[in-house]
Amino acid sequence: MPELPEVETALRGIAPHLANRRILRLVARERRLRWPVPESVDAVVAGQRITALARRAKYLLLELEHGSLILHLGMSGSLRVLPADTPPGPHDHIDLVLDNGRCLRLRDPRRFGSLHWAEPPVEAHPLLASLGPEPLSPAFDGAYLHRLSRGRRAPVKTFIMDSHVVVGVGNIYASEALHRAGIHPHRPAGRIALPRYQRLAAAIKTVLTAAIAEGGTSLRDFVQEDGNPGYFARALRVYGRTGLPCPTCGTPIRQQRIGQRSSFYCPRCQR
DNA sequence: CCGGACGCCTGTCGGC
DNA sequence: TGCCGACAGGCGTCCG
Repeated sequence: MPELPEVETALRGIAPHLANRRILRLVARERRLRWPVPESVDAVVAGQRITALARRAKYLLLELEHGSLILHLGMSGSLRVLPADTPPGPHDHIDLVLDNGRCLRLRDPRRFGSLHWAEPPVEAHPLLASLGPEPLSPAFDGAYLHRLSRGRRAPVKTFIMDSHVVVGVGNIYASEALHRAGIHPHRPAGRIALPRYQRLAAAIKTVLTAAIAEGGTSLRDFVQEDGNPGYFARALRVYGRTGLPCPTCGTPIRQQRIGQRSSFYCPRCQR
């Protein structure tokens, strides 16, 4: 489900409710997520105050007085802040019960999400240690993509979805950014020149920023912390629009599988 | 090192 | 109407 804009939306939604709150206890109704949630986490977080919330890639970081919780929403995860006595639904796996009568509740039907405990420094955690730059940071630009892609034969779409290259660009926004940059998703990454990478880096920043401003993209189960959907779906130009006219030139959008993921592009605008 | 395939899960949808 | 396969926003791991 969530790519960077959806995780950022979740962060902004929950942060005001969680900052400086104390965690009374962790309630795990289902520990078998992408990785099992160790029972030892319960005692470590109980009683700790949440000092800050942050995002790294598609991971949410809950920084506690000592150590951090790392939360990933996988394909179908979503977060709500609710009265702690709200009856849980069938896929409401984890609650963090707060000291104000509310809880942070993780719902994740497919259980591809995960929850980890990390001793400080959190950035040294194995899941975070080898990640590429944030796409909205100055370190990420066309020159960086151009330099890193030399000699790479993988399709450019696969390349920009590789979290070692740049984080947070998932299947929706990869297709959208490549359309805006006029680059065919199947083109080998190493055979794209610098000016086109400058366009691509700019397009990635633009589309992610716009999606964050709209509260993310709701296709199926993604909802914001308050239960409302994100509204970027109506701004999508190619994703999920097979056969519909390209908004730029009217040519029917094509769909093709690249790296086991559905990819959408305009055969006329994208070369 | 690189690139491609696979698996982890449940829900939904389209075709027959 | 019902069944069945394909597919869905991610990503670590394995294999060649």
